[in-house]
Amino acid sequence: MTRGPAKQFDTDVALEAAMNVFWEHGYEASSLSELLKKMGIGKKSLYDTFGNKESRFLKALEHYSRTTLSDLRSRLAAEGSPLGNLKQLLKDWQTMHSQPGSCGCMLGTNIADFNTNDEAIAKVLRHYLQQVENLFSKTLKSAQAQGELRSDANPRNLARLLLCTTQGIALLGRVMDEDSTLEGAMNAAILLLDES
Amino acid sequence: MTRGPAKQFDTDVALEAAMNVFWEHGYEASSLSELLKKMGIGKKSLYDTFGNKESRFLKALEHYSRTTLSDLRSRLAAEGSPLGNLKQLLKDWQTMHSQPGSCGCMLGTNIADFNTNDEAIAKVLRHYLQQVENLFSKTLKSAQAQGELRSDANPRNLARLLLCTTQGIALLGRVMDEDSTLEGAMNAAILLLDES
DNA sequence: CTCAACTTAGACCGATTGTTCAAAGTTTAA
DNA sequence: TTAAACTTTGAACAATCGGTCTAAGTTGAG
Repeated sequence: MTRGPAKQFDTDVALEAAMNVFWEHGYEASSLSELLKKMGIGKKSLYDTFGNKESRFLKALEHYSRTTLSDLRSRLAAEGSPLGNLKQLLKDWQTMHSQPGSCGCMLGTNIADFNTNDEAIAKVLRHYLQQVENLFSKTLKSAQAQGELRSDANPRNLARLLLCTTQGIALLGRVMDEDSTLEGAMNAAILLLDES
Repeated sequence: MTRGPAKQFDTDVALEAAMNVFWEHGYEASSLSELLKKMGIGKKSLYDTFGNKESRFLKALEHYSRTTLSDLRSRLAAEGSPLGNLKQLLKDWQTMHSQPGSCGCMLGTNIADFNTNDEAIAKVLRHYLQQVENLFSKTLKSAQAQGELRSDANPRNLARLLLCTTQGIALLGRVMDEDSTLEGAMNAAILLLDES
């Protein structure tokens, strides 16, 4: 079928490496040279397989979002209390982004980094944020149906608050050195869920 | 005293222009050429007056933080209900960052944009974030003392939650096109304050 | 008036950016 | 074996980056 030698690198491994670079530094600051070093492939291979910088970035962003969202989905769909699952997820999120060397959420970092009038990237970012909001909202509605949340609570708005808060926490984790700020914020958020 | 001709530009006006560039694009993406264009001065003047890029950025960041914090301070210290002042401030913050063309908070944008191991910039960012947290906390304590907040509420952690949430809102405002997400999030946050 | 102190505009620097392309090597179907 | 289809390496590209420096112009104290 196909002629010629097989690729000397694993496409998925290379994409994962590219994702990590864009995750750590954001779009603008991710230079070609660092990408090549971390991906361990040649210039031509990079352009043939992943296209130009924007195309590369979009592939990496898609990979990040796909894996992150699928992880979120499975954790929130786990058996037992929906609210309990959500609270554990939020706690783990805060712990993760409190660790030294944490570089935030790839979505949030690149919201700040990308050129605001690049509508192609904006669309993708919006799409994935929306999905997170929907996941939170759905979970909160389940919790409400099971009586874990007051009947007068507003799951949609609570989900929106959680979206903004988790993004803020991931962002601040990039620069904070002690985690008391993030921990306190998350405690207040979880207390809010307990009282809603 | 001083000999030679006076500067042909106003230092404060130029600094304001520089601040706007760093605010809109972040550190990395703020190029020398755009700075020169927006500031309306020559290269030599820029380097003589504001130093190299990091120095320029720190001056701009300081200017932003100083004016923003002083505005926050005066609004929260206004007569009347501390909680009322805070709620109005939060509402205005959301409205501001929901507007099309909003480019977020200069602090948050540059938390995502700066080189994470540049400790000099990290220190400054931490410092100003801490001041915002303290302002929120102090206001909430006043509210609690006046009976506007339950006695078992935790002002420090609520302040931390508000810090993360406001940063998240400003960040998402850079990419969201309809403001229902930000508005919903802020409504939930304000409801939380009302019930705490 | 003179000249030191200051300003300005803009040429110039090496390094790096993202990207393309030519040349050489490798594999497999025919 | 041969040749087409694929790979890889790395040279070369124009553009731009942040930063320096020279040369000319302007001002005001002495």
